[in-house]
Parts: sequence; C-alpha cells; structure tokens
Amino acid sequence: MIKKIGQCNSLQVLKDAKLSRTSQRVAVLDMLINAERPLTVIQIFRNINFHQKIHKVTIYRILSSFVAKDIARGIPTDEGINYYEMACRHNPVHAHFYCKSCKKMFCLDPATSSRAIELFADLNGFKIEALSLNITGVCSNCNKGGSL
Amino acid sequence: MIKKIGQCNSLQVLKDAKLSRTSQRVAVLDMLINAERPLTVIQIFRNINFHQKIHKVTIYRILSSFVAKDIARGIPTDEGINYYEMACRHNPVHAHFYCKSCKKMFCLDPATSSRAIELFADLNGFKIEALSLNITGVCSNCNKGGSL
DNA sequence: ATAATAAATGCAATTAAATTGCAATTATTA
DNA sequence: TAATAATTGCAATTTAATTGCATTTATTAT
Ligand SMILES: [Mn+2]
Ligand SMILES: [Mn+2]
Ligand SMILES: [Zn+2]
Ligand SMILES: [Zn+2]
Repeated sequence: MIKKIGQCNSLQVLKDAKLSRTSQRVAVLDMLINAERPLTVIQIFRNINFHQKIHKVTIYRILSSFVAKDIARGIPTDEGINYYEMACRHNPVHAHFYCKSCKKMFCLDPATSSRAIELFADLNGFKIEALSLNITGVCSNCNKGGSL
Repeated sequence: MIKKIGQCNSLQVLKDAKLSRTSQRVAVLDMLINAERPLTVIQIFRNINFHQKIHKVTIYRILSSFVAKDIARGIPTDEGINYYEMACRHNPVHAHFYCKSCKKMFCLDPATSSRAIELFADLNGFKIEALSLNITGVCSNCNKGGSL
C-alpha cells in the first residue's frame, strides 16, 4: 500500500488543462489532491457539502471533465461504483484493493503494478485505452474487526 | 486471446453444485459452456428468448447462484456492465479485454494473466477474494473498421 | 405414482449510479 | 463593462440490478 506523496496545485492544474476555474472544480480537485485514497462521487459530495453546497450532478460532470483531461482517472469496483483519484505524473496507473467491508479503496504498490501491466503491453492490433487491475476482498483493518 | 477448449456437462455441473435442474438453468449454463467469450445478462436473455421464454430477472438470479457456487464468474467493465463466463477448472481466472466499440469482451492469455496475478499474491493481512485485470480499448476488428 | 415440502420463476415495483435537457448563473474575453 | 461562452442547479430520465410476493416447478418422502 502506498501513501500519496506528490502534491499538485489545483489552480495550476486547471489552468494547464484549460478548464475554467470555478469554486466547485477547485473544491473537487483539492479533495482529490489531498485524498489518501480514491474517492467516490458520494464521498466527495458529502465531504464538500459539509461546508459548501455543490449539486451531486455537478460532481459527476466535474469528474468526467477531469477524466477527459487526464487530470483524474476512474476506478470501477466489482460492485459497480466508481472511485476517482489523481492521474498526475506523481500517480501513475497502478493496481487497487477494494474492501467489501469498509468500502475503502487502497492503492497498491506502483512498482509491482507496472510489472503486471507491462505483461500486457503488446496485444497486437488491440488499442489499449485503459488498464485496471483490481483486487476485491477484506482489508487488514476489517479482518481484525476494525470496522466495529 | 484464447479460445474455449474444455467442455462441461451442464446437468453434471448442476448436480455437483447441488442446484436444482430447471430448464432455465440448463439453458443459461449451456450458453455459458458453449460461449466463446463472456456474455452479459442481456446477451444471454436475447439468445435464449429466441427459442425459449425466460424472464430477465431469472437470468440475473441464475447467474448469481452460479457465481455463489463458483460455476461462473462475473467480469465487470469500465462501463458498469457485468459479463459472465464459466469458472470451471478448464477456465482459470485470467485477464480480459473489453472493446468499447463492439462491446465484446475477449479472454486474454491465461499464462500471462496468472503471472500478473501472482505478483499480488501476498498482500499481508488483506484477504483476497477476487482479482480482475481488465483492459479497455478497441479490438483489432473494430480498429480496421470491422464494426461497420 | 402421489402428496408434501422446498426451491425457483414471473411479474411488478423499486433501487441507485449515472446521464440528459434546459433555464439560470458564473466565468472568460473582447 | 458588456458580450459571449462555459458551467451549474434542478428535475426528469436512463439503465443495470435488486426485491417482495404470488404462482409454478422441482425435489423428497410416503
Ligand atoms: Mn490509486
Ligand atoms: Mn475469460
Ligand atoms: Zn476494510
Ligand atoms: Zn470491437
């Protein structure tokens, strides 16, 4: 499991991506930048709306715009829920672990992840747009009754 | 990409799993056994209902029972749709390629897949229940205008 | 073979994530 | 500061999947 290291400046990220600077986008982006794990739309919605009111649909649209601009990436679970994380240079594509118990998603070691990903580098004729390696199970905290 | 080799007998599979033998279960199971790629509920529904009437909800429930008994496994896509394939001894867990264009899912080489999967074998304290390695993109057929 | 019991199915209604249309608001640019 | 373009809020919709319940079908015991 890794911890986020690299930090980005949300205003700079938006400027580079040529996305207009709205308070909603800044709020969502700051949340992604500071998150220590991928977040769902609902998690972002709840956290932001503690202080600021943003419509849920807006968060869907903001995240879609981030994904389109390669600012963020979406990680779908077995259970059909999308988690989002930064897709900046500090955070290359990597594998994830999803805990069915606490519903948290953990980022897995990027070195091991990239070794796995490289194995599928040449699927001749097939154009690869995204690769996801997801493990589902129960996290160590939940295993020892941590969710109580 | 691989082709299905191993065959199973649907009646025997149901008996071994202690699932009662209904015409609906036999139809769904035969379809999975003979499929050359994973199928969605809708695909199964359409194919079966060409000759036999089965309610869509029944297919959902049948597939859930198959997954619970490890007869089949579900493979979710980026787009939130579940594909199903046999989970018998002839078909170990492996990676998949999902074509966004034609919506077909392809099974990838199980040898390469298992090498990738082994890399994540020991996540200490984390109980692994499922592992999925999914690549999304455009298949070779669609790449050369095959979907036209 | 028949009756009793248990399981599976069909149908309608529901859930929940995600998407869309459109009017109102906000940001960018000239 | 005004004009233009983009974004947001809200309501309605879409769609995969799930649930409750009455009916039908399969399994089991007699
Ligand atoms: Mn991650
Ligand atoms: Mn497969
Ligand atoms: Zn957990
Ligand atoms: Zn294709």
